[in-house]
Amino acid sequence: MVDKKSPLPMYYQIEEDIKQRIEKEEFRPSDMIPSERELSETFDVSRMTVRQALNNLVSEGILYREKGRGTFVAEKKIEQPLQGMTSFTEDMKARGMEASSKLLVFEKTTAPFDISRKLNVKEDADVYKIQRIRYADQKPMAIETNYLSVDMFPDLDEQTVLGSLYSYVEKKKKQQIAKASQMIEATTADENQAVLLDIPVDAAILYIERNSILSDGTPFEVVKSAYRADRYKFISDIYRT
Amino acid sequence: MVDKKSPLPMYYQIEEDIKQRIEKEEFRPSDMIPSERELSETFDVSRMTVRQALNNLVSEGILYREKGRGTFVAEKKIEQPLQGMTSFTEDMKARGMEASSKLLVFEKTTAPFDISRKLNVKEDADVYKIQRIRYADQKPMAIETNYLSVDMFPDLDEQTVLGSLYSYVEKKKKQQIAKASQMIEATTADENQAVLLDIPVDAAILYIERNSILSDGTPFEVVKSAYRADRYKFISDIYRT
DNA sequence: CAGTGGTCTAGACCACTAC
DNA sequence: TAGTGGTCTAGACCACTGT
Repeated sequence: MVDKKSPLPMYYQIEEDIKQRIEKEEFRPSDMIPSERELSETFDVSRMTVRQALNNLVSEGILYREKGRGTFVAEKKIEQPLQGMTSFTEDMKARGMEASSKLLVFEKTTAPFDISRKLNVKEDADVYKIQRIRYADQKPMAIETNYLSVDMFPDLDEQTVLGSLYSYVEKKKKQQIAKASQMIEATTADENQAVLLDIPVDAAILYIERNSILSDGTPFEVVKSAYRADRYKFISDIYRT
Repeated sequence: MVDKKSPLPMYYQIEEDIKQRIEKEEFRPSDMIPSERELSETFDVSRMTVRQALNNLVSEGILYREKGRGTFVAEKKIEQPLQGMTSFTEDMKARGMEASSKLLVFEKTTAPFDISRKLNVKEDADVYKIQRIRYADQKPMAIETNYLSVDMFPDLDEQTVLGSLYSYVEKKKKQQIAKASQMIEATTADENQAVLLDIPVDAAILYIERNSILSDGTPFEVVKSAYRADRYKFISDIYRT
């Protein structure tokens, strides 16, 4: 049941309970789960608390509601895509590979026009330019170039870049990283990319440009990545409105 | 203020009111908006109703909360990406281009293995295979191949395909289309694709495979699209958990 | 008709932040 | 300490679905 003295909120405990019952196949896909009033009695909580739990599960795509009918268990996800925004290291780990990298460039430089616009800084402002080769299982996977505002992170150094850049950012700005806007395109390798990625000139490249944003809406980073198309596919979920 | 007799829910009216006040710059980015208790007084509704409105705006990325401090206006989005899952026609319209298409193939056939798995049907089940060239402003943009289960849509015909496939699906299954799992890769054009898309052999192609899913979690469609990389970039937002 | 989810109220106590 | 958002209660009325 639920523990009213637990530090965990009751709606969270109810979420976990229902998820487990789906896992154990006590509730199966397209089954109706007990009504909100019934759940509020069995858990001995108010109906609003049950609704908060169910709303979260609906937004996770685990349940769905039908007006006047009930709340139902959604079909199992056939292939679990990489959910959410991840670092290269997390991404490779989820794909069962080991990530490593080699730093090519770490410098302060004047922001190129497109970068200054996307970082929301002045046109001649200084930015860090960080370029790395990213390896998966010791083989080249991508060339990644990051740009961050010097103004926003005055004390950023090479040591920090070798660790987790994202946890540094979240600690520094005392804010969560909320989301990123992405642009994905296909290109072919130029000579420089071909050498660095160990592929033929004109081989297919998956090119991703990402603009990362804090929870207050401030952009803090632009990342340009050129992935070997033979080794990397981008997987995501998109939602209809 | 809010109209208590309106058929629109009060939380929705409050959402719209706050969005307008941000639009009019009455509330500016990083401003604290009035507290929940204050808003509940001025709108003359309960605090829970205000919270429902604010929660929706937070999940849209328009506001953000800080525990013990208040609720704040997020920075303006610099570039508005195409939000959510769209049809080719909607996508082109948002990019300021006119969509058209030519039907190449409409047939019933036995499902290829990968398709049957993704549509969650038996291995030898019948599926529709629909292949079209998609044009933007009269120039070839993509080759799109759709697969749908014959069992799920027994009466699908060429006429329906020429209209809006998604509204047909939503009407037929009495359910909303909820989301899609996507895989994006880069390839180079083979001879057939080069001819159909009017590009050189080995030119870059952005290849997107999409598995579309109803709100009860049932997959109903697999789409494979080969886009001309010189004309098409894929834009999206991703969220950190 | 009885049952369901959708909306809403008028309170309450808590943990956290800032002064 | 005063104010904030986070959680929770015990009710209520509504529109909608299925029988």
